[in-house]
Amino acid sequence: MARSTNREDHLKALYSLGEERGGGDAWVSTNEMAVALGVKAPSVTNMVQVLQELGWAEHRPYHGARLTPLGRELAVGLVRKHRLWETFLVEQLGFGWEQVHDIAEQMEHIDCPELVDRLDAFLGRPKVDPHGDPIPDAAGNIEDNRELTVPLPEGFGHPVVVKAVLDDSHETLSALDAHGVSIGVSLSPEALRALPATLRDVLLVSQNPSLT
Amino acid sequence: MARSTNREDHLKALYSLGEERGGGDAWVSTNEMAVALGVKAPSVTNMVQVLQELGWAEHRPYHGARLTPLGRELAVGLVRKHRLWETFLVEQLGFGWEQVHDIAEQMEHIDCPELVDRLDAFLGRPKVDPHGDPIPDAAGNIEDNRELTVPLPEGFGHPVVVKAVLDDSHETLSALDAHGVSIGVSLSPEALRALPATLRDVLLVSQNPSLT
DNA sequence: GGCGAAAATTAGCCTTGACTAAATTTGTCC
DNA sequence: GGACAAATTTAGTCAAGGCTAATTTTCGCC
Repeated sequence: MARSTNREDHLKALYSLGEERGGGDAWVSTNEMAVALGVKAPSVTNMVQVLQELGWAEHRPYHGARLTPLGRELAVGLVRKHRLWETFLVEQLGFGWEQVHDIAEQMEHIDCPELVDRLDAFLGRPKVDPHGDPIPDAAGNIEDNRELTVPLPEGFGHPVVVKAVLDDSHETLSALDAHGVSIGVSLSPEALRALPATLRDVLLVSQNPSLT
Repeated sequence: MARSTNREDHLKALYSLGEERGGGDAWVSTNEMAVALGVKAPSVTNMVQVLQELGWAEHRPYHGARLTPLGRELAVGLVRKHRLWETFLVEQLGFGWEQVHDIAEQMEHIDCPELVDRLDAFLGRPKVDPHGDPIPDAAGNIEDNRELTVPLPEGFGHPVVVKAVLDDSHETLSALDAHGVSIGVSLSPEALRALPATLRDVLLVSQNPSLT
């Protein structure tokens, strides 16, 4: 039994990739998971079978895996912990938003439900993490207010407000930082044109600066 | 390599038991470590040999193990992390002092030197943890102000101030709590006599209430 | 100084989770 | 509809770390 860190990592990868594909009950290939986790495909096949025995996932050989309701619930709990710790690291300890993903990756495996509740309360029950991603509440509900869209390639006609960043890698976030981009910042059409397309593509923005 | 959690646990057990025995360069038996860690003796022998290969400890077969200077440095770093997290959990999140040991046991393995520095600063560079144990500074120095003594069995002649508790187990701390004992509390001779001897024995107190 | 008990180590085995190499299945293209 | 490429799983290994059983060392006692 020991450290369930590995199982949790696979569970989270399955969840994340599933969300990228339409969310609901999308099938995710073991190969994709292997790439995401930095391991080889056979290792994932093994682990997916373990997840199936735990009742966390369903494995259809040669087709992929998908979460069970229980698995989804556990995965959302991990996402909640991850994003709460990221918020703590940035807001309380003063880390840069590009530094916290890897640290939170370690902290999310700490097992103590009361700790999560207290941390949530301590932070004032935040709705989004430092990258603009929604933080699930204790019941697992995710209030995703990002019905905002990526700016249309040609539509740089008026300013937009940055609401979220889809890629939390150190690299991307540092680059955005260098361009003065962070959550809540308003970007003019000129500023948008000055951004490399690869950076523009990870932004979710609000078209109307009036609605914060 | 993977999780070094195991190696770190053995390192810390070796350190703690060594401190109990005269500190400096005391030899600790593998059996003692096994009991402290909740594993069997042969497992400890294996791990101690690994620690030796890492340059963290010295193993003299059939006699025991002791830390190298490097091993001591790393162990003190773990103690520092453990006590800082305990302080955070009690002072910032409002946990009871009897709850935090097990959680900190998990948190101390998070690997990020900058996190430790920032946490220390965030907490105001505390000198002692919620149990009154000294928190090593970033350089590994331990300022132990507990030159205070356990009250002499017959000497309940005047009030004392509780400075530290030597046993951080949930059980002992809950019991002390039930008697209204916590760090900084002043205990009258009558209160001392009302305490079960087993609880009295884990207290370190200051004889002179005037020096806080 | 030797004997026996206690302690520690060695030997051999198990589980977890990763890997490579070798099958197997899927799905596409003609 | 068959063949082939790509994706996936199966088979067989390996390292980490734990355990039990058996062996070896130490040490106190006569």
